[in-house]
Amino acid sequence: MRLTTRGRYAVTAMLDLALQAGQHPITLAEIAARQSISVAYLEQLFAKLKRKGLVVSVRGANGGYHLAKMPEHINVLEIIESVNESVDTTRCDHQGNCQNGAMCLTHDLWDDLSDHIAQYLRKITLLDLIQHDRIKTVALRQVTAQDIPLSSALGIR
Amino acid sequence: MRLTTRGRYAVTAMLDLALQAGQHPITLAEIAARQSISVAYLEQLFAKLKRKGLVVSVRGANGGYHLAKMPEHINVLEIIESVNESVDTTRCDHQGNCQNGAMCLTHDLWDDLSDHIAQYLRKITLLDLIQHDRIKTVALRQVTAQDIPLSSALGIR
DNA sequence: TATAAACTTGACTAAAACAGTCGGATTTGA
DNA sequence: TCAAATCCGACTGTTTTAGTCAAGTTTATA
Repeated sequence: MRLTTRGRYAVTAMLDLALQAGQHPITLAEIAARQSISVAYLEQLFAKLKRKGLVVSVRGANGGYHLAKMPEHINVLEIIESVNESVDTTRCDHQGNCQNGAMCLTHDLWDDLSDHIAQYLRKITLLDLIQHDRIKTVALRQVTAQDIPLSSALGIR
Repeated sequence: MRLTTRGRYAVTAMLDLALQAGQHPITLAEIAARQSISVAYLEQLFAKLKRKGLVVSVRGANGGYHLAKMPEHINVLEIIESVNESVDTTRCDHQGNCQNGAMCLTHDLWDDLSDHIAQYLRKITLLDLIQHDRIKTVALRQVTAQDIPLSSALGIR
C-alpha cells in the first residue's frame, strides 16, 4: 500500500468524472483544466484506470471518458490500487525468511495494518464523496457548470 | 505517513530491545545479529530514536541502548514517525491552493485516512506486541535465551 | 474526404526517497 | 592503554515518483 500524490490525483480525477457525468464523454483536457493536472499525466493514469475496468473510453473526435460503473459501485481503494498497482510487498513474504519470532511479529503487524487501511478505503465510494462534499464542490465549480442551476444542486427548490 | 522497511526495522529493533530488557544495556551488534540488520544501518535508526527520546544510550565499553520508557508507554506510531520524520505533506496544505471543491475534498479524504492510521498505530504499544507474540518469539529465540526456561515463557507450570 | 479532436502507446527524464555503506571520531570500562 | 561501543557526516547505487515528449490510431463532422 502506497499513498502518494498519484493516488490522490486518480481519486480527484475520478471524482471529477463522477461530478460531470452526463450524456457526452468527458475529455481529459477538461479534467486537466479543472483539476490542474497535465493532460499527459492524466493519460497515463487513465490508461491504468481503463485497464482495471473503472472507466470506459470513447475514441475519436468528441470522445472522452465515462465511469464504467455507478458511483456507488466504485470505491476509493480500487482507484488507488489501480494506479499504484503493486500492493504492499512485505519483506518476509508470508513465511520463509523470517529470521525469528520478532521478525515475524512485525510482519503480522504490518499485514494487519494493511488490512485495516484497505477495509477503511473500500467502504468509501465515489457516491459518498459526492454527497459529502456536494455543496462546496458545486459552489466553487467553474463557469462551465452553468448548465446545472445552483439552486437544484444545493437541494433548494 | 510513510510505511516502508525503515519503519519495520525500527519497530523490530525496538521490540528486540524490549524483549531483551534487563540490567545491562543492549548493543547494536546483538540486535544486528538477532534481527539480521547491519550495525551501520541500526546506528542511523537509533540516532533518530534517541533524538526523539525513545531510547537512551550508554557510551563506551559495555555500552549500548535501553528503552527510555516502559514498553507500555511506547507505541508503534511514535517509533515509525521517529525514523520517517516528515509526516505526510498534503499538496494542498490545509487551505490556499485548492483549485476547487473537488481538490479540497480529496485533501480531506487523505487527511481523514492519515488520522485513522495514526489512531490505529498509536493504540499498539510495545507491551502489546510482546504479549501477543511471546510464545512464538521465545520458542524461536536463539541460543542466548537459555536464561529463560521455555516452560515459564510458555506459561506452563 | 479532409481534418481536427481525442484517445493510445512507449520511451524518456529529473528529482526525490530508500536502503544502505564507509571512515573516522569520541567515550569509557577494565 | 586499549578494546568496545556509540556517535557523526558524507557518500552511493537503486527504485519510485512525477511527470514530459513524440508519434501514432480512431472517428465525428464539416
